Amino acid sequence: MEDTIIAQRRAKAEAMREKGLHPYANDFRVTHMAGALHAEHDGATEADFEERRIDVAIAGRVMAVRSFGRVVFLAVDDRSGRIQVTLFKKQVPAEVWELLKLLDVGDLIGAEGPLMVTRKGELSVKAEQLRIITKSLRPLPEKWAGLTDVSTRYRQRYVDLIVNADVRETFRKRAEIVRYIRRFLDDRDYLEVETPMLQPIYGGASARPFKTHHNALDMQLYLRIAPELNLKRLVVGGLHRVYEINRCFRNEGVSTRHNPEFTMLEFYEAFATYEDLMRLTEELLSGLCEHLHGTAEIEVEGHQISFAAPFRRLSIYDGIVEYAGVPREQVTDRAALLEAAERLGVKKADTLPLGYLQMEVFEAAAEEALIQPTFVTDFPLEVSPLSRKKDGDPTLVDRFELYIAGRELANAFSELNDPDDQRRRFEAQVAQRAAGNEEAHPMDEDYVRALEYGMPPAAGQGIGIDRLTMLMTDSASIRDVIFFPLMRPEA
RNA sequence: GGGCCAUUAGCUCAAUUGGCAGAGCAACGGACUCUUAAUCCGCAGGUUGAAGGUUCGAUUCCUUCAUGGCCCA
Repeated sequence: MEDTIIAQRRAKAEAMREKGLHPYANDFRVTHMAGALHAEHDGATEADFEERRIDVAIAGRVMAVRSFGRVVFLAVDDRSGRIQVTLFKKQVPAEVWELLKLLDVGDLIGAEGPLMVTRKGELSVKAEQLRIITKSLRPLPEKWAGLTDVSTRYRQRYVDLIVNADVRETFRKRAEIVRYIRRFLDDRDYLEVETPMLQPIYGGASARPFKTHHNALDMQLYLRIAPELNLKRLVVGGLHRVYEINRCFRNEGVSTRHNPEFTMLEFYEAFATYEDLMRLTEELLSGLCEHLHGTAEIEVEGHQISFAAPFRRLSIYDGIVEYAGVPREQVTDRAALLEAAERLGVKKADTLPLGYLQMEVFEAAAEEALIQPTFVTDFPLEVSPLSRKKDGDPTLVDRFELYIAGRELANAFSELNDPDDQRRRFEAQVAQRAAGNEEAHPMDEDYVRALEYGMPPAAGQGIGIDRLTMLMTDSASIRDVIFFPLMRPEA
């Protein structure tokens, strides 16, 4: 029973105290990391170390104990990897040998001694001193099957990380992705900024917000659904290349690709168009994939995905023709679209304005089929209240979304910088809202005022960092790339 | 929101038609001087997710609830 095991281990901690040993000491100094020792000395022979003694002090968590009477092997994990510690009864002080009786798998230990190579050729630390630095009271999951229960893995991520090396690797890759993006944008003279997450008016995306309240000012605030409008205020202010990587919040359902809080990269560049951003995105993603995997082609959900530029371009209308089977001359025909929507199982289609209807049909028919990286372009005006109208067709905007492996990864457009047009777009959104669309934008007077000062022509893009990490680590659920995904309370 | 599935020892999983709730690992006791999931001997560990119902008898059948997964909307 678990309580029995915990009680036994507590008793061992108590036994340590009786010997004058602190079961939660913090005075051990590490000189070497497991990963570096392997990198430097794997392949060495015992004769090499007899010739040249190399003393090390390592510390980490005991993941396995293999005892042979007068020889004991410990598998010890530190942050860089695993190293074996070997103890010979004859060669350690008696009190160290006694201490092994109090040692459990899961304890954090410190070991000091020279490097050695076992008869089987494994690099080891031949311990001359061993300390239990932190006594672990709870048993780790079984060593071979490990921890697989997904609920426990997410709720007790610390255990998941201790026992599942691939989980540690996924999160290491996530950090590497963010680092790569920062370097990529910094190198192009972008400025990293931070803008408020608490906002009196939310905007920049179509979503329902979380509401909260500021006591001292007695005001309603929203957690941002996107940083977009503040970043463009900075572009107005002369920060012509800016980016932010941080959390956004959307009060929506939870699924394998949605978590209520998620991390988004948004970047804005003045004097650029959405077409420039397509090229930038191709460069960013192919470079990132090469950096992580050494190749621009990886497997995701069983598909070979190639990040080699150029990515496919597909307009919304072409997509509706190709995937929804609507004849080219009928892509703006309400009746034809409604027929397709019916066939594709879109609900409440008859209540939707034309642009929204086109998007529903496109998404229902095409989204899952877009496996290779595809820039979906030429969005309807109504669904794009912040995008610049297309020169030559004012019913469309200069916008794209990037789809990879059937998932939406990025959204970008040339920015609308005509303040009067922006005001009309907001007014149309407010009307949509009055008609029952809870995701429509509220009016933002200050944003219009900012545009009235003059925002340079610009283009901007948002990329979901969680989804990008899913893609680059072939993770099926967003919960596998977020340390602590939202869960209901334990029963 | 709807449908299906799962929940049994610390972990990973069994349990025949409704008939004494089991194994491996971990733990505990012991053997063992080179292991890599060490091996061997011994021993112990259970409110079968919760509540209720049917039954002589429920892990098993029924109802409700909780948590999670998959699919659909």
